[in-house]
Amino acid sequence: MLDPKKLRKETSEVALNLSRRGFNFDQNTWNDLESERKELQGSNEVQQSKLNDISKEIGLAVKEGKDATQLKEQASELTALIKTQSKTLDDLLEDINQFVLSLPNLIDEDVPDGKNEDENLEIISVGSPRQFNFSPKDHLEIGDNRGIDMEAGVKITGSRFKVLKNEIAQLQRALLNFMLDTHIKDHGYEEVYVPYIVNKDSLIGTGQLPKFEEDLFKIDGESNFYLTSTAEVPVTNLLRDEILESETLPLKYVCHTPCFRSEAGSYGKDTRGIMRLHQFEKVELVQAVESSDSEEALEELTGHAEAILQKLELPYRKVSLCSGDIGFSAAKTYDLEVWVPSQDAYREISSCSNFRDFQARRMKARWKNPSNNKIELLNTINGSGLALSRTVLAILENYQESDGSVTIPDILRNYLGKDKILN
RNA sequence: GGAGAGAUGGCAGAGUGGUCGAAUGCGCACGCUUGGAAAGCGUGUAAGGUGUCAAAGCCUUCGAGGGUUCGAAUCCCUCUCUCUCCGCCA
Repeated sequence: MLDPKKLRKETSEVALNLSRRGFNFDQNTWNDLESERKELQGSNEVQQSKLNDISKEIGLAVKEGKDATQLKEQASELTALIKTQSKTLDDLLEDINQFVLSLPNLIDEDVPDGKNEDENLEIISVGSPRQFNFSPKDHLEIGDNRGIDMEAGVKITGSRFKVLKNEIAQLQRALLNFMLDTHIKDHGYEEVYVPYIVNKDSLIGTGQLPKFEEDLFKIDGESNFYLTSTAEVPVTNLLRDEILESETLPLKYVCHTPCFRSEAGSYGKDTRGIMRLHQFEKVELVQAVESSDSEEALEELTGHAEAILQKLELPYRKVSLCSGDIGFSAAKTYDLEVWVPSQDAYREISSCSNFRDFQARRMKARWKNPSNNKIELLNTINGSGLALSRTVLAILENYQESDGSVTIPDILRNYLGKDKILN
């Protein structure tokens, strides 16, 4: 959520910033809503104050045994007036709330301008795509009948679900442990285990609701339960309605969860294999820091995700998402894209964002600044470290051999207990 | 799933219709005291909104929503959550 004070005082600057995303901020609607709110709220508070005074007088009069009939009549009238006024005001406040909740975050100065993903800015590319002396297969050709069973997924549930078996299931588990261990031991994160079903308040807190309900799986019969689309939701909401002491910062959580996405609107996209599914595994990194530290924290956290790719010796590149491609809640985002030989392209495997105080304001995640004893909003940063299912895919494809086997990256060999699979 | 009890500030815990945003204790901050510390003493200490250079002031909030009343932490209704017992269960 954007700062309502900023929306009031710097309306045109906000509109200009949002327009970089291609978002049209309706200044007239906002100004109308606001001026009406101001007037109603002001007069309502005056009436309320009057009523409070009269009520006190009545209390005193009754205590002293005086007649308070006239005062009571006066108060009754006032109460009725306030009641109707409050109803109007409440409706208005709800409208304003919905309006503000539907505004995306402001983007940082250094976010490159651009319309869509084609205009994302490459920051660095690390490692170079392997030159195969045979024609490389895609991950499904490698894993089909040997551990990746798409048909079983369809039978059990439906399209865009998979079953992993044997060495490929083990590979995923080894990767999971490797990622968690690295973030805990090398990068100083605290592991958390959280519910995979989240409520509406949590989803509003991180920004998935109210605007993106169609991306989520909603649980039938439960009025406000949804399957989590990313660990970002349950983990960041640990901070909802909290006021943290400064000693606890920076707060660094790592969490593995399955992620459930309806993939509405992605029909026909990445339909083959395990690239884009309704359920996939992800290790998520979440940080909460004071506002002056969040830019640095994003760099650090992105580095932690990159470290996984580097240790796995997978070629990747880091891009800064352009203004037209950046997500609703983010002020700045780096995507990490791993090389996928079968597609001859880099594909997203991690997305790391600085949300500044956008999520924190929605969920009232605050900390107490000891330097001025003021309560301030936290800044939240999160990123995948990494998407597990796509990492499995990347390893299968990048490490495949001409005989159909797959070499295991050095760092994973102890975790898996093998240096080669599918041989 | 059945029966009962409960939800108050950072924590504990009073408060059953009026000056209660809320006693008291703990914690925390500052000051006094001390060679220094502890103890002791004193003062302060909820959040959000509005307002302001800053403040004062004003409004809202005692799990959430609704109702009764001039007035609700307190009475009534609905919901959520927690605890205890029973049942079931990994």
